[in-house]
Amino acid sequence: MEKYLKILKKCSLFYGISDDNLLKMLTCLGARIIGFDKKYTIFAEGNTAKYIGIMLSGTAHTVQMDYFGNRSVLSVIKPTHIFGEAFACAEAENVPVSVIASEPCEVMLIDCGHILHTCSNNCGFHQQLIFNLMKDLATKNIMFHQKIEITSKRTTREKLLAYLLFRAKEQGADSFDIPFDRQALADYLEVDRSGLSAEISKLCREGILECRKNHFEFLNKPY
Amino acid sequence: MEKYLKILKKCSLFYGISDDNLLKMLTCLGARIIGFDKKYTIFAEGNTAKYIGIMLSGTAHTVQMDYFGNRSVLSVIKPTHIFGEAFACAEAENVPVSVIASEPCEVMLIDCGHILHTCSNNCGFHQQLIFNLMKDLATKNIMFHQKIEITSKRTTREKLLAYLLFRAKEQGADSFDIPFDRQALADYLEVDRSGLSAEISKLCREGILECRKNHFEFLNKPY
DNA sequence: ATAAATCTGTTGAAATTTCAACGAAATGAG
DNA sequence: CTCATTTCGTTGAAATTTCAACAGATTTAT
Repeated sequence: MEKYLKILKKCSLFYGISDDNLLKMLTCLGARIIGFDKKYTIFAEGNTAKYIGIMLSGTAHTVQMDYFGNRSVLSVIKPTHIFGEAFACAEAENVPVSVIASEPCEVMLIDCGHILHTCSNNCGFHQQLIFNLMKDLATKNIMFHQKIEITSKRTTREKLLAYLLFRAKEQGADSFDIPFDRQALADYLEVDRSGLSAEISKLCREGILECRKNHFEFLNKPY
Repeated sequence: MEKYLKILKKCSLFYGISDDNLLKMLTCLGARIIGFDKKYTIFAEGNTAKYIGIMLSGTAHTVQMDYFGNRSVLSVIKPTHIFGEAFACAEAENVPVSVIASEPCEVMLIDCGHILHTCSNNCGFHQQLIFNLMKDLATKNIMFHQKIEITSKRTTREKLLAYLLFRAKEQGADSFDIPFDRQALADYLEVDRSGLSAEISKLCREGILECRKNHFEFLNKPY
């Protein structure tokens, strides 16, 4: 566990908790660590929500599939991020999304029941954990507002620009990377991949953007 | 305040709190009640998040506007519902949405700081309130998943059917009402209003649906 | 290093959405 | 009750997206 202390300390779930208390608490919470290869399913749609995941290394995506196999990407999960907490906290019967490793991952799993309900040792940090969970859920809520702001645009071009402008702002630079390949970006923006590729080329030809794989640069920011 | 006790007791924020404690707590939290006429703005986009709202009577919509005035409806707020809590809990500087009364409303406002930080009277219910807020935020998160599941469909017809099927399931009947007029439904589904009207007519002609204003009935459920 | 598999950009045709405009119906105000 | 306003359904044309197919590039596995 010590190996991951640095990552765990940055995890919002453990805000306000000292190092040695953190380690004790992890034992008390029955935390486990599991590794996943690329493309493996970390949480599967349809299961009961029980565990909160903490990403220790690697990246994963939250995805939703409909009847016809259309894929929608909801969010990106990077080291220090929590996932599955909304379903676990709401004690949902049926999780409507899957979490899929987009690179090899190491994940810490914690049974959410141990966080929400007092543990036998009464280790006294539940209140802080619950407060931290509340903050995290509020932040996730705002993230969804952002995603909806992006995908509510009506054209591929507008969605793409809205997305890229958010990422540029987030990274504080006109030159930045995105955590998606083309298909995943299309699934996040909820548009057709080939149409998305065409739009990227067009923006490059117009001198607004420069793009090499997952790296983008604004030459002329619109708006 | 007593007048609203019946509604407040059903509000998830006050779960697990007895009637007389509830009334005392409202005083301690500095709760205020304000009325709004139809179309009035309850919370305005761009302001700092400070208050949690509780709807006491009437209905409101959460809406987002982009540069060009395109409107997107995020959610419906009915009596007993909480709103604004995500921004207040995350202590957001700039709320990206407005809350607009879609009928005359009465709203209770509570300064969120009084919930998150211990009050001078130390009235001892903060832990319960924070737990309740966490549950509420987890539920809202799931609501957004649902909205995204609906709006990620690529055609007006699929979005409309997905939405109506959710509402039918929610109300446990093939005959049900929706809380939107045509324009608001279009803004929720993120489609063109006239195209939506056309699609509704088509579904009716095909014998799948029956519709009178905001009332819908499935005659033949697809899928 | 080589072969296989995956990812990406292009294309053109078909399907769908958006947009603007209009009249009819419903609602609200005085 | 009447007039003004808003909502709603319809239309046709223009713009955009989706779909399918393909070849070149890149990545992965052996």
